[in-house]
Amino acid sequence: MPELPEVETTRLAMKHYVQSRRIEQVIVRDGRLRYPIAQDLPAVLRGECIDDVQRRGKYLVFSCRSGDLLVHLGMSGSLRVAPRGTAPSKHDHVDIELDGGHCIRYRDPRRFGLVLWTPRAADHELLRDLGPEPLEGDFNAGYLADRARGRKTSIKSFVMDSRIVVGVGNIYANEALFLAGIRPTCAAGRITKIRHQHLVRAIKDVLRDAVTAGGTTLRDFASGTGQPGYFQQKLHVYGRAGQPCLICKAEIKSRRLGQRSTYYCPLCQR
DNA sequence: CGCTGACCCTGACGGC
DNA sequence: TGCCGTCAGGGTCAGC
Repeated sequence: MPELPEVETTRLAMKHYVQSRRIEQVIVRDGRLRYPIAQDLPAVLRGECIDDVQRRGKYLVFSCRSGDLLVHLGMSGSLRVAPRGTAPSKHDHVDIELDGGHCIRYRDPRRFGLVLWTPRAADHELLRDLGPEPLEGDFNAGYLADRARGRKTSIKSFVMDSRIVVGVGNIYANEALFLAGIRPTCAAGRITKIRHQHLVRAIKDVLRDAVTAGGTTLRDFASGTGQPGYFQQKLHVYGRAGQPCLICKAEIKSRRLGQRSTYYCPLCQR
């Protein structure tokens, strides 16, 4: 489900409700996630005060007084703020009950996500080898061209690699490559410097626009308050196989690349 | 080291 | 109505 814009949308909603709140109780209904939830998580979290909610790539970090709660939403995860006492539905695996009457509810049908406590999220091995944030200045054409040198993998798989740059998932990789006019199958190492510039700009533009739109709602994404995103109305190629290109009217093609559905315009992208 | 494909899990959808 | 195959926004790992 969530790429950077959806995680950022979730972060903003969480921050509004949870900042400076104290955790009164944690209920784990099903801890069988990507890594099983630690047995002592409820005891460890009880009494902690949430100082801030940050994001690193697609990870959410709830920074507390004596450590960080690290959350990843995987493919199908979501966080909602609900009034305490609301009946949980299927796949609502964790409730974090706060003072003030709200609770953070973690839902994840496919259970590819994770919820774990760590002393300092920034030092955790899951975050240690991540690439730069796409909306920061250190993600630029010089950096990307440098990392791409000699690489034979497709440019699409390359920009979806979180060691290269974080937060760019399948939807936005497809969209950014369209905006940059680059065929997804191009070898990363054979992209010219000027095209790296176009690609960096396209990634930043598409992610910023999607954050502004509140993310993309394809099936069930909703922000922490239940609002859907609206970026799906702006998609140029993702999910549009067989339909005309919005720019040149050519038929949008699709194929599989690195196990992921890939969409492109055969005329606009070379 | 870099690349490919299998795998983790549940649910939705289309075809028959 | 039900059964079956396919696909889904993420990431890890083994094997070559």
